[in-house]
Amino acid sequence: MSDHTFSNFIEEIIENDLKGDFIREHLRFRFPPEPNGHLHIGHAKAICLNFGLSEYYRTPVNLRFDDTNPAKEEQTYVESIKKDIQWLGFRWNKECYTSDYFEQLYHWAQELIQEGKAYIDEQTQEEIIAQRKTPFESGIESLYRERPTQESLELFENMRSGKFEEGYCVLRAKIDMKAPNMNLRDPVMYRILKKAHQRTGKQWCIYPTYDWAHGQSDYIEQISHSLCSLEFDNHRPLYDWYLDQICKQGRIRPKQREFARLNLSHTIMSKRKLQRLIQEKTVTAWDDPRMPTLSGLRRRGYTAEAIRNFCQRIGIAKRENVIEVSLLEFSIREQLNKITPRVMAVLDPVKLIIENYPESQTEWLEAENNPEDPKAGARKIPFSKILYIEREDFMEIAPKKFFRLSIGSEIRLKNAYIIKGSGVLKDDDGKIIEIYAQYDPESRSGSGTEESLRKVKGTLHWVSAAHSIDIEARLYDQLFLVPAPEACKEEDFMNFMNPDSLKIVKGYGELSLKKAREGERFQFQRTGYFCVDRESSGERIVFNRTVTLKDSWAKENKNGPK
RNA sequence: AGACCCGUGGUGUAACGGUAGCACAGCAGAUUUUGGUUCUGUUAGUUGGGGUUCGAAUCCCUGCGGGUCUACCA
Repeated sequence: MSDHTFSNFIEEIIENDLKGDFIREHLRFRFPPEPNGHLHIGHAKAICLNFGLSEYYRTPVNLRFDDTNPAKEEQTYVESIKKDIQWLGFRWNKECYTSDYFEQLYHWAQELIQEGKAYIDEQTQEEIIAQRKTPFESGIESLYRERPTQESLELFENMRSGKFEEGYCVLRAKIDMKAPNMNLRDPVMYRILKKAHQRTGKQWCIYPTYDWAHGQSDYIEQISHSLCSLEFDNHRPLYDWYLDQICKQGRIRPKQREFARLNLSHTIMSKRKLQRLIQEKTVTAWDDPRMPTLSGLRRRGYTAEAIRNFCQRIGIAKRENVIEVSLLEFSIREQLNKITPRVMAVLDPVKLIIENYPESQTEWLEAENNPEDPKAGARKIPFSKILYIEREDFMEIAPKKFFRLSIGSEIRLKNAYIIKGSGVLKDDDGKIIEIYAQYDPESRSGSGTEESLRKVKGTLHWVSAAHSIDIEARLYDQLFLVPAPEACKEEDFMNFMNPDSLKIVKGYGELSLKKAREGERFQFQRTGYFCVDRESSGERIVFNRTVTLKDSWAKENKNGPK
């Protein structure tokens, strides 16, 4: 409990309840996804809130699938949702389904009819909508509104037994057609849907609406605090009205409270729009590493811990927000810096030939695995005459702030020798195909010689050509060019796509990478954090770039006159 | 047009009538065999106007701005 640092208005509400006659043991939370899509980082915010509260107060949290619409929901989503929550590191108390309460809900509905608080409306959907009018004027009452309760009761039974076609009638709560809040203008409680349900099969042909089901499910499960996003704010009076009808003395009455959902810059969160990215093949799948889905982030190399830290940092409040991706990136770098082994890999290779190094010699040099973690130990890496270095790490004539290789300048090859650039070989187009350098045999890293201690302009990563493995690196960048692609309502969000959200390059990795397995994470020194993708094959390991290292040189280049 | 919700640096988020703080981003410097990490410093904020008060980001009034609501979706 003591390491709990966040504090927000939700917690404050709970603390205030606890100061009254509400006891800690009665605290209970729930996470209520609809099984109609995959979880994304926005859901992670809600998950961390509810499960976090549950951990803090040592009280149960239920996972409840809100499965009231068989037309949209599927069992596969249930599995995917459970997997993602577990991956995030949370455990629910009970796995619940709104469909488990269908019978109870039905009985409560019958009671409401009996009390004259609900009625069967036989008008068409169009008529009902028209009568509700707009928020700026009063609605009109249905001509079925005052029908005898017995008639409604029978009709309701017939609805259930399948005597009517879809859309023939609905059960409506009798509240107030003049209410400024549209949700109170006799909302629909049940509609006929002749679809088999993924769990109840053909048992039902009428299904409760969200409003009629949600608060009641909370009540059945004795959820104390039902937390949802801001757009349900207008539903709260209805939530409370329904609860007023069924709540019994001595039982916990759930309390709905609303917080702002997460918006992340340079991406989108809407399930429908995410779906469109897949349909239009802008991305490959739900778990494409560019997707803000939990499966996408996982495949990209994000850790659950980093996502949880992120959710902690963004806080909980009621105002609309757009969190900059840089905060997410900070969270993952923070962790990866601590845990990933460092390796060398060259992603845009050019040959570097050490002219004065013996032709057939190979030296095995010691390399530290992780300077942030002494326990990570060291490994041996092969050094030889022909190497690969990054094309951008060389310039024939360099500006003074270029701390890399150029003709006549000295730099260090990481974990190896100090070299001095001596020449280049170009093809007919003037493109450099080989770089030549001289090494100082006395300057070997870690040898302790005076030469090895010399200060040089910079340090480059490299790979021995004869001892390297082929790798494919998938370099991901933000999906959208603008911070809030959904903000502009006139323009299709697809127009803001970043055409370079994925770049695939072929490069060379150091030998030790040969045994890298799916999901394993590395820091490619000076380049970024990478994670082995499941599409790796025997010939070529595929690495997803989780995030780049911070690169103040690239930044300066972009800003500078060039 | 109506009801409800919300306005604190660039972005988030604290401060609950008593010094406007924290994180990310930015900038500058130190350290560094990763232009990484780490460390230090720094720029930058209470939506406008009234009121109440010794004292207001906080309470009241009012303007302005943003969001939600006119599904038999959730």
